[in-house]
Amino acid sequence: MRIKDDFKRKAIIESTIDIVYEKGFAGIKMSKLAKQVGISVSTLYVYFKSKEDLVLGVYKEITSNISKQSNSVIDPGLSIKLRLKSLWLFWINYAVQNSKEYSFFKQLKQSPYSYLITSETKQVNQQIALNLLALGKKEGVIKAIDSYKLLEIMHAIVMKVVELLIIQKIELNKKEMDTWYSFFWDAIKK
Amino acid sequence: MRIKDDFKRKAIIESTIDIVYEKGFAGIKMSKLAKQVGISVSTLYVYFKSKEDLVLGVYKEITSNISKQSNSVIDPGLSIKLRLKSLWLFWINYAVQNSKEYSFFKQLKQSPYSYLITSETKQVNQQIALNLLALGKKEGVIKAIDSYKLLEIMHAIVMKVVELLIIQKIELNKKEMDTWYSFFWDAIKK
Amino acid sequence: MRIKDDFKRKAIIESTIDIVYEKGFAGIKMSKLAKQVGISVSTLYVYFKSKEDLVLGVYKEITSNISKQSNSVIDPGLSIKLRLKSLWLFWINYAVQNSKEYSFFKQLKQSPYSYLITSETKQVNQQIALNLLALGKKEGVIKAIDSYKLLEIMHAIVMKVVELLIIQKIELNKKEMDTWYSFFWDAIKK
Amino acid sequence: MRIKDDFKRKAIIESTIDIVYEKGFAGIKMSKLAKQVGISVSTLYVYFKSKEDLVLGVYKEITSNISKQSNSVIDPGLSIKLRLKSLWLFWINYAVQNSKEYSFFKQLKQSPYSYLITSETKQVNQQIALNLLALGKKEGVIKAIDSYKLLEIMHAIVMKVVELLIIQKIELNKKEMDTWYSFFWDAIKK
DNA sequence: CATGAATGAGCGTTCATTCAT
DNA sequence: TATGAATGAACGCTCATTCAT
Repeated sequence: MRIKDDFKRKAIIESTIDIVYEKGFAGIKMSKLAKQVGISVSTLYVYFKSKEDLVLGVYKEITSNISKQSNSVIDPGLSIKLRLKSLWLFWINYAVQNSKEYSFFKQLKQSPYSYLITSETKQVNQQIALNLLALGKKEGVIKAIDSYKLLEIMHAIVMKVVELLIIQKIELNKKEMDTWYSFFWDAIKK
Repeated sequence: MRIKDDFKRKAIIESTIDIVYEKGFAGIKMSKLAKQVGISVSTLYVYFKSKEDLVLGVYKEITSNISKQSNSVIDPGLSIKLRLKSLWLFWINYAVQNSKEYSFFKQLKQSPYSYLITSETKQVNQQIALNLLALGKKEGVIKAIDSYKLLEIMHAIVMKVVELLIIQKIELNKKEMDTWYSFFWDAIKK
Repeated sequence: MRIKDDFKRKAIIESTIDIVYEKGFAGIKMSKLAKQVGISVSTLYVYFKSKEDLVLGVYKEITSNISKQSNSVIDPGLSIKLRLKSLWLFWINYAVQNSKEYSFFKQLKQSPYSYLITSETKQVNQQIALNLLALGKKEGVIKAIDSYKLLEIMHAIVMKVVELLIIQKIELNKKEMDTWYSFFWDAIKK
Repeated sequence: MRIKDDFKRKAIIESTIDIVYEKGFAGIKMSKLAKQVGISVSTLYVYFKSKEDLVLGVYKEITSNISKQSNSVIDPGLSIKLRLKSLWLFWINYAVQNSKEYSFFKQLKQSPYSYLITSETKQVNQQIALNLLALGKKEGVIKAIDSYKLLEIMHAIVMKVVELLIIQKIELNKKEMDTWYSFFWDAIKK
């Protein structure tokens, strides 16, 4: 038998991300996608059993990649504030370096497929942040507010910074970046 | 005849905004829209010659409404910083009061119709802000940066505040609102 | 506006019946059907909003035709036995004269669309028989068994006779027909 | 090897019959069937070179089983009428005992695969009946009508009795069974 | 012999838009 | 102007069958 090509799966995901970047979620057409990847539609359905499954697959692929990388950037010797800053900078950096994946993420949230983002998949991806926030609350340096709310604020401001950097191509020097972070930190610190 | 016509046109626009608010841009179906308005599909095409034309029409309607209202809120006696803040607050207030129109706007940007937002239509809508920014630059209180760039920053931060208010339902007191504004002002002031 | 052509609707129904007669229910393909009728697929969907709706529509058309005709064949002056026989003969006659419609009916019952035959639609079609059976039970000439069960036996034997007549092309003389009927009557009479 | 092979073949046939019983002919999906049997699709194609071949195989399997069993139930000492009745009762009994196989048979006749039932395969299955009928004609107790026609009548009435027994769950006592048989016998006897 | 990957051909359905009155 | 009918061009998805190992 032929061996299922993981390369092919990757190529499908890649193409999907490209399409979303260029034409948005409404631009994902199974037949076009297949053609772009160089396979038949039916083969596409061998790898993803529906369009929904495809979108979910891409989403999971991206999140798992982020998780893998972000695990290693936090130095446990630092204070909560600085560890959170490391994660913050990692996220911004990731988004800038992987702007297409970031675009996919952002658009997914407002697409008809947003319901695919279950709290379950979220949790896996954001466990590191949640852990840090929980620790901060325990240590008494962070407000005793629901961690998910804190996380959303973090996300919101990160996304804004990223938007300034990517879309508006505004360059931020270290001091300005620090200002944005302190703005977030001041919002959540006790 | 005129009155009846304009009434129908308004009804179509209204319904379109409702649909986008409830089901997103992908939810705009010409036949469903016609049914909702209580006219036939063909009549819909009398008022808007295509779906694209409809979306553009709704967009222009909303922007013209904003312009009309925002003209009257600025007290010319104030400083540039405070006049800009009036506009800033007006925008935030408008978005919160007209969350459906705001939703239409936001979703349009990520829809396949985003290309309809030309710099031309933008200009009309944002003339007041541009005038204020130009004046500020002339008076030497605002950085000598391309006004459109300054405007985008203003927009970006306004939208973030609105998101916090509407979507995340975070309440902001006067001091917090001031902080957000000063954050913007500090970014553009000389 | 163009006037919706009832002739077209009839043509669709006709073609559907033909297809089922020649290829069975699995042979109904919306695109083939449209081509056969000489309309586009989308026009087909103007008349029937789904394949299921089409099948149901054909079913109702046939039953309503039968009902219309069968109403007038029963002479109220006759005994229950003979009135039932009139209906019996009418059914057999109808099936032989309209063998394609009969085929549709028969195949529908064993197709994946059999669930469309609700007791509601049944009732309308078979009211005359049910009335006669009820009357017979009241008069004490028919067994006090659930009318639907009696009806099913009637149907079953009618269908068998029809099968002999149509499919196996066996000719039955009056005496043989009488024998079949008496077989049924003996089964249900008190 | 042989044993294993035949076991698999039987399992495929078994599953096919089950599927048809539960979901009808349209429910036969090669991939689902393979999964149900616990083999791969390609292996399924090793045993049956096409779907058509599969259906034919199942059909032949069932008919050969009937033939094998029915050979032994006829006591040659009896009259033609009673020998035919033995066969008649055997068929009814077989259908009731093997309702899934009976269901397969019945549905095959109305499926797009009905053309597979050639007079050749029929003949094998019905040789015993044909022999009895031929003998009856020779002895002058049965009408000199084409044996196949006689056989079809026999089948038709058997199936109707079976339908009453299985589908409508009507219980028939010995006397009623005898009536049905005599009905058939009277139809063909000289 | 056994397998999972790959595919072409097709199906039911939708929808923006045009036609004819 | 107003309308409902009509349609072409897709789209998501399925499935029997073949390929390559």
